[in-house]
Amino acid sequence: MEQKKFYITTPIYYPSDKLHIGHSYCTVATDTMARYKRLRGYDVMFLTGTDEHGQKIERIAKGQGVTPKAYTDKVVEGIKELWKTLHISYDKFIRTTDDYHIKTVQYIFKRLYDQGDIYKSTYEGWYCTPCESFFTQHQLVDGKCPDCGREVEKVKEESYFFRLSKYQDRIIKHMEENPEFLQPNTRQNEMINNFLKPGLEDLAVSRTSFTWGIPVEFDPGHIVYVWIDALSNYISALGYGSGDDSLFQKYWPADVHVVGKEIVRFHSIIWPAMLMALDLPLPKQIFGHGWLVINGGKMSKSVGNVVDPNVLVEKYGVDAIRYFLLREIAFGQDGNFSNEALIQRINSDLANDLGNLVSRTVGMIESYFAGTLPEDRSATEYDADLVQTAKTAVSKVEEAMEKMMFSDALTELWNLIRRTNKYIDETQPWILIKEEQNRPVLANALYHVAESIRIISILLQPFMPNTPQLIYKQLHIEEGELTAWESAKQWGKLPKTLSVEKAKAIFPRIDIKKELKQLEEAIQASQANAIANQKENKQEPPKALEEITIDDFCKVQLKVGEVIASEKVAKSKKLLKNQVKIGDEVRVIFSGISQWYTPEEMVGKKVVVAYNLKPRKMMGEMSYGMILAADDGAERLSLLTVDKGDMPSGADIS
RNA sequence: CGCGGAGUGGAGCAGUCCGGUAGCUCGUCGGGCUCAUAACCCGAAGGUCACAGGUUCAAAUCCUGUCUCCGCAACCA
Repeated sequence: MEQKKFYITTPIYYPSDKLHIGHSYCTVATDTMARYKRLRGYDVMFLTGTDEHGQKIERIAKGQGVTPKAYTDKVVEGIKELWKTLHISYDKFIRTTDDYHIKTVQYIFKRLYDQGDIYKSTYEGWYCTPCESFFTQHQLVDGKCPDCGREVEKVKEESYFFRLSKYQDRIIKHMEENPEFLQPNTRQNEMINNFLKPGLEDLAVSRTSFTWGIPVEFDPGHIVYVWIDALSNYISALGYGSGDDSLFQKYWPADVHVVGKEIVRFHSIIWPAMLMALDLPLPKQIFGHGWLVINGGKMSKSVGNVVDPNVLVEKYGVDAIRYFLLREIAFGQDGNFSNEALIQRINSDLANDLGNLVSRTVGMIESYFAGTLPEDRSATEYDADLVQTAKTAVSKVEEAMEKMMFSDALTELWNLIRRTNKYIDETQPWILIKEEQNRPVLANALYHVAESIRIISILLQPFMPNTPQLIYKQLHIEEGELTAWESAKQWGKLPKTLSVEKAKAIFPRIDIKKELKQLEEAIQASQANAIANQKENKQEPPKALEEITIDDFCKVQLKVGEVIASEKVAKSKKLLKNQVKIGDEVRVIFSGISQWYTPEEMVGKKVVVAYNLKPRKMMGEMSYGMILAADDGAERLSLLTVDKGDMPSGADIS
């Protein structure tokens, strides 16, 4: 019989920066699933990689004075290093700059064009010459530039379009008929209500505004835009459209694309439409996982709360980090990441429950039987329950893994660990050792514990790449028959005269207070480092350093204004709508400061206003001018006011 | 009325699709044990399941409405 195959992928990551713990989370989960399937006897193809084209990369590289390829080469090196650190067992790493990928993308593009699914048209829009910006019809305000309110000019940009709209109904039908297709289920409702039901528009799939990308073969001015370039990696990696597509024949369709919830839309709508157009089967499942949030907020570079996985791995080891990510957070939902929770988990689950179990067991076999169990046995009344719990645990873990519910799988596994600890207390080996005639009972009890630990280790294998081996070594288990997944279902595989050898603690307990402090410092150092690097790398045009003359400065007309009324703008997190009296005039000025100032506080304040600033539309209304404030970048903001409060509003500032 | 998610003992979550007197981990308190990484085992306290209506013999779970928080979008000159 042919071996069952399993094709699983991560997204291809955009190497505009170092990857953070969120990317690691996604990849670790995918890796765990891949390892699990391999253990279950599947022929697994596990794909990951990088999406390297586009304007952003082009710009960053330019800023650093290197070619885009040279830039991504360097970042990719770091990513591969990180995957190595996390023991990611990918079978293939695809880069969208790889030759074969480029050829496949060009092939797909040409084919879709030839069959009429891609057509050349114009991207109609509106251009505001002074602002140098494009706008869609939708963005215009009263038919005028949303930025400056001036007349806009209709322009046409040539672009290739994919007939996405054609596939809309088929996609809805597919989702409705295959509830497993998009997981978790709430995502499906979101997609159907938000995008599919309102109707899809054809998708612009080429650009002429940048050059770092895959050229459209038959029209060199055009670059294939991200959709086709990135999404097709899942089949180009298998040789689709190349001379040798044997891997494609073997593994496609994918069993699951693991993706973050922010890209579910592309994977559940655009990608299926592309595949339909190519007349290929759809992936069996898209799984949209949640995000790691930090103190309730999204992890983001600008807030500076990005967690570097390297720091954590260095401190606690890969297995602990992998365990934490998969245990703490229900896959598919958002979950909190905090140092405290991490250390908590390590101490209670890994050190206390698991590590200590191994340690006490091996310790007892060593001191009671000089490291080797004798043959004579005598059962206890507690045996049956332990054996039963172990059996149940295996099937419960399997059940959870099939649904990619990693957290549930680990919970089941830890039930067995706790049950085993309890078994030790029930049988009380330290009492048994006191009477010579109890030796067969004692040997039986310790054997049961050891056998349970063997099963636990097997079940741990998908999650932890190192720990099972450390345990096998202490129990003198050779990897092979005794460590095969199926053998976890058979009680009593360990040799009767088991011998052991104590080693150092597999998960040392952590002093939580001391550690939190150190960790805080380490992470801050790493973030500071990252920010410093970013700054170095940026080398933006020296805008701030450019000298201006007094004449330039005088172009800005600053005046004192008194806030006479202020209110929050509904639906906006940041905006306050202020009525500002400037001399005899009262102006409406919006200001993005509601996180720092309440409307009540604002009233009566004498603020500094940029008076002759071009009026601008904000949240549907015009704002005439700007209130000046000092801003440290993220944390704090302070309005500029006049030192002597009795300065009249309308006073000039120079 | 832009879209979506969430509100369950001190903390973090499960349970909600397929109604049937609320479950897990951590923490707290009490006890046991001493082989072990101040660990392990047992027990207890603690929840009107955001709020208000409705359906039902019965609602955390279904329906309607309200409030709060988060994300997307928008926006922050």
